[in-house]
Amino acid sequence: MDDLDWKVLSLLQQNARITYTALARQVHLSVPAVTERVKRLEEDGVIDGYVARVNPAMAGYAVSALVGITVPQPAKTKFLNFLETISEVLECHHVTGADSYVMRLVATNMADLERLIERINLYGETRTSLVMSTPLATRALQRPSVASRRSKDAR
Amino acid sequence: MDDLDWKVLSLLQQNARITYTALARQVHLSVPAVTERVKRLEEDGVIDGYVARVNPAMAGYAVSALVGITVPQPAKTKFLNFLETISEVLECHHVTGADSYVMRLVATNMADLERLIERINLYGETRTSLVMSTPLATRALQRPSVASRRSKDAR
DNA sequence: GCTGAAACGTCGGAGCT
DNA sequence: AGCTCCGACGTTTCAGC
Repeated sequence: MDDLDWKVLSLLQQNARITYTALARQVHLSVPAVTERVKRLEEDGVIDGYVARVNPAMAGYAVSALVGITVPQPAKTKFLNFLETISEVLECHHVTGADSYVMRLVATNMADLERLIERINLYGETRTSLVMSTPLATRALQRPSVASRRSKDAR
Repeated sequence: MDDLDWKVLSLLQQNARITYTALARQVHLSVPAVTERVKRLEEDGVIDGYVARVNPAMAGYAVSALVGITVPQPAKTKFLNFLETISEVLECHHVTGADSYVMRLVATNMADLERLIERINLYGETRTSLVMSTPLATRALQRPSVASRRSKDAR
């Protein structure tokens, strides 16, 4: 992972549909060289995939919410299986603290949201926050600063 | 936004680097027809962009956290300007409830995380949850079910 | 890491169902 | 609104270096 890899990552995070030719031009490498780097980043799991970002509001989902839930340890597997079936849950993290999981979900309207939370609530106590706006939606990952890298490896 | 549009969205959410030719094959449309649909979805803002998803752990960020913060109303603008300068904050939502904002951020290690939160803490009281795992990382948005669409428009 | 050439994909426009 | 045909150009892939 050198400077060029991070430059490539930066460009692909800005626009995943950029062509290898344009990528090559911008990093001052030949097309095969940059193609090989991208393939390596994919195979190493640094690049997890390429996705189109869809605006939920424009796609008929008027409300977004963050929901925390406390799930008793034995019910966690069942809960995760349940989540798989709820397509409105877009993201779910297993976290430390009072909440077991924190989810981000969407709904077409408030009534829809209420119905969703009712069903989720069967697995544990929930805390819901409505998302009013998203000042920062998934910013690109940058190369760790030298200051923070110093702690582990100084290469 | 008909079934074909949703099929296109689904494919682009699975793999943003798919070619128009492959897309056309899979939705049983001609290349010009599918290209025009994608262009329209982009111009209408339904598609917000195409991004490469980078695995933070594979890129040198060993820890992820969710941080909620209570910011007094007059300090909010200053806080958002501050956030712009912190590249480790990947996502930030303005929410209802005790927290003003909920952020997702990454750090190379615990010491790094502590330093980050110290700086964020200058703007308000924070609550931090460590992300242990992410059972569901940004699932694709699907077409709202008929049940939930019935409430608003029945077309 | 670099050509270079063949195969493939993309983007116009024209005319048609 | 969609299709095909077309040609020109850009892009990808794979050989060989």
